[in-house]
Amino acid sequence: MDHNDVKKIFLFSDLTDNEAKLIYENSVFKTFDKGEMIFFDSEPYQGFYGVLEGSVKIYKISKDGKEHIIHFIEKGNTFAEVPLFERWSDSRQEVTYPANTMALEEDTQLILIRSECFLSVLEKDPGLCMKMLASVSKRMRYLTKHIEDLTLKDITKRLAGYLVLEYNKSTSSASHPAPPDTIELDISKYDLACYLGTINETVSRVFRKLQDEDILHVDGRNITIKNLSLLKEVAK
Amino acid sequence: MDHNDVKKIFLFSDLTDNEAKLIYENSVFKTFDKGEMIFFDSEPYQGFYGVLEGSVKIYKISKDGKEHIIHFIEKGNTFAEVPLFERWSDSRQEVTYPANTMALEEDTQLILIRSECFLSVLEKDPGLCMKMLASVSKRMRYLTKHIEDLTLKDITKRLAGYLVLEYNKSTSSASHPAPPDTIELDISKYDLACYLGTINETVSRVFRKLQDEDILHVDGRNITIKNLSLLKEVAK
DNA sequence: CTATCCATTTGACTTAAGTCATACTACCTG
DNA sequence: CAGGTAGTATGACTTAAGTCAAATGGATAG
Repeated sequence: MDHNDVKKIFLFSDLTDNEAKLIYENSVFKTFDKGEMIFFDSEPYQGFYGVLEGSVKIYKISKDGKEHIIHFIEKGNTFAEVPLFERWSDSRQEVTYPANTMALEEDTQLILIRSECFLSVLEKDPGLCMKMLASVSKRMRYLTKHIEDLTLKDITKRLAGYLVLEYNKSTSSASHPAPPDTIELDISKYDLACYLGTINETVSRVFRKLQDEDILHVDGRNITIKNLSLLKEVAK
Repeated sequence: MDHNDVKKIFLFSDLTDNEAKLIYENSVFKTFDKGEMIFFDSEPYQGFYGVLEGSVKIYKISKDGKEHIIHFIEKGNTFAEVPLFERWSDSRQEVTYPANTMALEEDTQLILIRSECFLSVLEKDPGLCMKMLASVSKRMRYLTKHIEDLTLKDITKRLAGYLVLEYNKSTSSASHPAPPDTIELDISKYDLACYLGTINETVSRVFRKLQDEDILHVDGRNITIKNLSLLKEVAK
């Protein structure tokens, strides 16, 4: 672990060595087991995190235990930046984390960047500011789309849309030379349900329906897409 | 209209005169009628807007005509900043507005700030960058809460929550010296329904239910809260 | 004053998705 | 290899909210 690990976070890739060292020296590196909590909703704010290895889910839980996943955060990305700027704009305010976060994989490695240190770097580096704005904006666009899906689309459309996105991800990454039209879900079906704003049973039924319509074939976490254009049509 | 009008936008209140003049000279001021469109979903991006007078709604429409309101934006605030930074981070990208926007009041006055000019000011003013980050973060926190409400709460809770917030707004503003526990809805019940992720009829029925439970009294757009603590309890 | 219009309300009915109970499957672990 | 467990699937049923149709009521123009 040295200051070059800091630069593995996309947001920090353009930092000067001095900046990276400063952040490195003021940060905490932690490893989490699969299913381990990183922080809870309404816990006092410590700083924001970057994912060095593995992935996490950001989610809310209702009074009666219903869970909804807002984001999955993967390697290279940051999360929980929002309270940083809330505190900056009103330092009297006691800020808290906006949601719960849990590690999704074994040996998920995170870097915790402390607010004070980061703000001091940020205020002197307009380029970093702009990158931060770009990063936050990207997430806002994504949240808007999420809201749109949740309110204007039924669960079949939402699941189809999710699968199309995953399919695009897997074909654009170099891991599959000749894409065999099969995607492997990288989350459990429970998490998938929570992400789509529904429950296990409904996801199960929608998968079955799409299978009966010959659009895809489900074998555990392996989904074979038999009719991509129809799947895209369903998602609209 | 002069460069001091620019400073009426919260985000711009700390600008130097020179900065404000630069923005003033590169901006367009427009007045809209109630119900008039400001921009459509997927229209090519021109720049972001600030509300000088009146208010607007930001919303999405589904293929079959269902509407969902994502934000109401009021005097002093800005909207549609997201595409600005998407273009900044990838200038080849042809960016579009993420949603539809419509004026909600007669003589809604807006300022349209062009991307190029604003980015040039922003890159040289770290203070403005930080304010921008704070403003965008505030909206992100709000979007997260919106998602939480939509997925984890039924419509009764959502309506109750909305009313509690409106009540707090009206008592904190100086307009009512002795708050008579009455709030006046500043939007139509149709818009309220679209904001809560439901339809007219359902809002109507929930209002009736809350009235029958003696929690509030509805007289057109005037809502008298008869039992605030119970209303807060319902919202949880 | 009456006609028209729009927003809202109400009632009867339908439906998508949630709940509950049970069953199946694969996989660890002792 | 038996037995437990977590994840998933299926069926029967319930329910919250949406749809459709009709009534109400208030505002405004002629």
